[in-house]
Amino acid sequence: MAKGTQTRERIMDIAEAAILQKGFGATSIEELIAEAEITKSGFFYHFPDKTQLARALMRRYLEREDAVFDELFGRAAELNDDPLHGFLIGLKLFAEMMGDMPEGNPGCLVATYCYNERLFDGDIRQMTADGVLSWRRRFRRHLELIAEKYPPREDVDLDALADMVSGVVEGGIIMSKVLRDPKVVADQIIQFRTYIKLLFQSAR
Amino acid sequence: MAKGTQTRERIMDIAEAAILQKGFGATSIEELIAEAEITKSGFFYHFPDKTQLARALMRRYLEREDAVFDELFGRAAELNDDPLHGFLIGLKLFAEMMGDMPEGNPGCLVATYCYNERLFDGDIRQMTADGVLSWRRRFRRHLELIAEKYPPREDVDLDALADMVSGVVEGGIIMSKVLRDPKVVADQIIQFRTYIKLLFQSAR
DNA sequence: TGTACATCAGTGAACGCGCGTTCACTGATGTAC
DNA sequence: TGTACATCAGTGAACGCGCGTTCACTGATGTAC
Repeated sequence: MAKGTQTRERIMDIAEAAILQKGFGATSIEELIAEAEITKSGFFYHFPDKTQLARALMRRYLEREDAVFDELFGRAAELNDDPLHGFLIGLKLFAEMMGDMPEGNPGCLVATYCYNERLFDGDIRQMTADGVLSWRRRFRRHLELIAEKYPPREDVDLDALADMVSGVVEGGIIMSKVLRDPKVVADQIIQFRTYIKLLFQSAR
Repeated sequence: MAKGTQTRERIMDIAEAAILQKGFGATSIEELIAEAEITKSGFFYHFPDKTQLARALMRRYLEREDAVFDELFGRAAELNDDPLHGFLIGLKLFAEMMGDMPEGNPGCLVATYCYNERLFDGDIRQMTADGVLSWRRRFRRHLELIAEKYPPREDVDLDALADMVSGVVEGGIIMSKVLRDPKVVADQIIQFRTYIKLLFQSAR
């Protein structure tokens, strides 16, 4: 990795952690460069202004999340190619991953940006919304395959059900952070998993 | 209401709305007094410093939430005194309330504070955690009554299930705000309601 | 009822610090011929 | 291989503005006697 790219990534790592703990507006360039050990002009060499940092962070975050989901549910599908059971395994792996963070989950950038909306232009807000919609499409695809094979036991809106994956995680992260207990978010995913089981599994 | 109290409440209303849109650190006293049409010293007459404003806001927010839940689930219990059906009605009323905000839900103060944690002292963080725990206890009481009468069809952790009410709402609000669609949070509550139905209703 | 004093709900001016941004510059590395 | 130039990855100093906080003050209302 080129030297410049390395510094840029380091700035972004520090910025992401800080923003998740204090919000975008309260995170100053000054503190970032102090931790990154560069000068302020060094920062402005990498980012034309603070907004561009926000943009770059969200872009990177969404790409990484996509990669994580691909990996997780890809691995699950390999373990069991039935759509329902593969999905249930994926959720279990996901819950394990979220519960296994010793420092607790650092938080979701989408959530902070949403509670900082007035600080951003339409561009960043659109990028964030597109990210959430891509999650909806991703999980809806899974759910459609499941519903085809296992008719749901209650009438259910598949978009809302797909959103519930992201929603339960966003909500769980907040509860986990507030209660300082990484287990909470994992438990929430497990609850959602039980819901999926009950919804699609035929009566015993 | 005394004149002072009135001004104080106005400052708090303006501050709460601003904080939910930009975070605590990015909300300046300057902008609050501009909108409230008082001087900066007027602000400091009501709040010794900015942290005290944060504290007062969270206290008021938690009290109001409690009142809303009391009212909502109290009304639901009057409509049907079976624990399960009363709870299901309460969730429906809750979903309707959340979906009926034409401007969209302004957000939850607990969520912003959680994503601003580094800005607050242990006192405020404790107050927030206590709030979330009181929600857990509140919904757990409902769920225990339900589980006594209707044995759950899957093994389930009642604390996690109780947390899911708050979690689904926190997550739903984020999705609603990001997607600019008040319906999303209502749908999430309805999904949770379906989960409760499936979990406690005996097989047909 | 009048007077003295206290409290309430602010005002106005000043403070020093940190913030985001700009600009002219520099030393190290890479590329063309 | 040497030389000239370009690009990369920054530095250092300065800017003006807005921020949270303090302090001495004031006019209106309330209370005691």
